[in-house]
Amino acid sequence: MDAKIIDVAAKAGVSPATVSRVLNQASGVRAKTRDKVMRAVDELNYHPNAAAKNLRQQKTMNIGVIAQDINNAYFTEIIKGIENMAYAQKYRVFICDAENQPEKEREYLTMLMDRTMDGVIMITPQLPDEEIGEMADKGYYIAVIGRHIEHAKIPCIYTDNVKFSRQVMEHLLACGHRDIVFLNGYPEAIDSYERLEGYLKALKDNHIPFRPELVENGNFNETGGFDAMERLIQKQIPFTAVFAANDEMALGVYQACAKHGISIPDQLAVVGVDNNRISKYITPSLSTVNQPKYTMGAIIVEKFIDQMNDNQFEDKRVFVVDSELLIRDSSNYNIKKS
Amino acid sequence: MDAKIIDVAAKAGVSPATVSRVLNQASGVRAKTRDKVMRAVDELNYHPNAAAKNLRQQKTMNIGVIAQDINNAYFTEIIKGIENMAYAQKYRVFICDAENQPEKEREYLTMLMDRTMDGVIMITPQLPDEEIGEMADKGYYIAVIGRHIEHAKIPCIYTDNVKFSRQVMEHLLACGHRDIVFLNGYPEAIDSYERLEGYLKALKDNHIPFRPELVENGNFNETGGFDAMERLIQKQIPFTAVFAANDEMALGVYQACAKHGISIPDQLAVVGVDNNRISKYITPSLSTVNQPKYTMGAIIVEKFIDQMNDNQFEDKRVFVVDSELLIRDSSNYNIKKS
DNA sequence: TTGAAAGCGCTAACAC
DNA sequence: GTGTTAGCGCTTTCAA
Repeated sequence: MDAKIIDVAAKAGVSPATVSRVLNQASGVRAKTRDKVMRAVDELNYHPNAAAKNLRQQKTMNIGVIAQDINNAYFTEIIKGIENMAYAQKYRVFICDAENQPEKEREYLTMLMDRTMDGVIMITPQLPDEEIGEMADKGYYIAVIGRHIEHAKIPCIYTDNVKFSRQVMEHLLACGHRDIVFLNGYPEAIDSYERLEGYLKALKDNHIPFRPELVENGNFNETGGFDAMERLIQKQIPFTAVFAANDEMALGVYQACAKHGISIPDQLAVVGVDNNRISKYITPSLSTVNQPKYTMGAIIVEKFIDQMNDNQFEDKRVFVVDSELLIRDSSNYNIKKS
Repeated sequence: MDAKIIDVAAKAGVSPATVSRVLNQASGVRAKTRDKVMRAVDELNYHPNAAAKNLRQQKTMNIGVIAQDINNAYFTEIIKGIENMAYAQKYRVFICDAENQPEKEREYLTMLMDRTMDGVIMITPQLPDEEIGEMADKGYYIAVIGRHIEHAKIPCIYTDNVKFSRQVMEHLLACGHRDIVFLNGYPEAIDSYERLEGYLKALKDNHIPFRPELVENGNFNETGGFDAMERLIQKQIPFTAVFAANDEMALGVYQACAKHGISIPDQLAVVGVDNNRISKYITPSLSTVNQPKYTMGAIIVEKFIDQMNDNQFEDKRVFVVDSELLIRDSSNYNIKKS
């Protein structure tokens, strides 16, 4: 149905090899020949068959991005950074939505085994380090965003969870809070672990005893945050602030507060993480931690493409970027010390 | 590096053809042979090379989705419907972000010409009907969501823009509004055109003269909505309600109102379209039109896959689904009639 | 039920 | 500067 290279060659009166040269290298061909070929290409509306090309060259110029959940703007913002940088380097980016399911991540990773993609960037905190490391051991190109993996072949970019977690805590402590809840994501996620670590360190630094009953899991989504908040209220332990490991869960906290008539920020301070778009619009506006998402995507894909080709920057594998605490209305309130 | 079919064949003591049979048809092979082959496949961790397979079979089992902007949950919600339905039918879905740029849509459409994808679903209102129709004429599989194209080969699913637009207007009129602004998207988009049509028809039905100065373009995004609202305020024409062609622009209206001290809904009623997640959380909550996004994605991909295979449902090409007006705080207020 | 072999459309090594 | 040709890894006739 479609024109093939041999048709173009016939029409231009040259060999297939010459057509290929014109289309790919552009050098080593006489200008006149080039023109003939290009004219034939246009007339036949020729597009090289990707499968044949990929098979022959053993590469695809495709990069896959496996995102934990494309409904969450945290991921889509990063993806835009990836997409634009990759595009400039002639790579195509294909986005895959894992919908929070590790099995789907694994399913999409088969794109590497069957060579549909030259490499895959994972923005997902669920699959264990070892599993990803094994893939890299087998020679597949993998990069990760938002986590750190100890493996010489895996580029990583992330913000220092422990660091910003402590910042959040210092802010809440400065407002006079002492009974601070930590609302965790699902415990398997590295983000959860590290943010909890920051929470604990901040308590320790300030000589405040850790009380395990102030920590709840909320699975990184809104209903999880709501349910966790309900459980906390049930427990009847007093607390004056909630540090949620992401904004989604903080939204759940807002819902629970609305239900129980708890007023934010004067009865309860709330801080989230991610700077979701909603966090700015909701009332009261939600204090949160902002990460340079677009930039993170752009940096890692640049490194990744380099690795898949010249590998000039072999020595630079791990990128830590700064985040920023945005203090908004949900926590901007000094309580009286007890 | 990776094992190929010939390696598996050698290890199992059979021919490549037999390995292929086992992996693909599963019938016409003796159980014992099957087992031998499967064992070899596992031991070698064999994954068929997609490029070779695609080249030979002249198909990829890949479906591309070109979304106008993946930062907008309207699109990602639809995509989830597509993804899950396609996955159940052994198709892989790859998402492409056009970032509101028609050139990018065209760029991604080359996935069809080079046979990277068996078909492409477009969720984008920008590219003209004719352009998409021409592709279909050439034999490429294309489906569209959120618009209607008069072409026998292009499956469409959409909600009736004119209809819900009139509903919105009837609601505003019932609240006593007479000077109602219509905030349009970019004029090229079909959605813009049809929603405007609904606005006009509602005016006519109610014998209210159309005043062109009450219509502004906002390009479907927040800043566009903000700027349009600024222009309207500059004009010093009185109006008591804004019907924005989507929620993003309505958010821009909120920003402009905040800046100018205009209170919603008592000084100005606002209604959007899309039921963006933010619309529920913002204060006052935004009245809007909800579409069954997930279902729309699922329905169209099911039809699309059928079309690419048996084409059993050839006669059923156009799907119109119902939308729902959600009246929330931003417009739930009766003004005194003047 | 299984194997041999052609060929999908392209690129790259080699020859001229 | 250009042409010839082998071969990328797979599936699918056709023959046995």
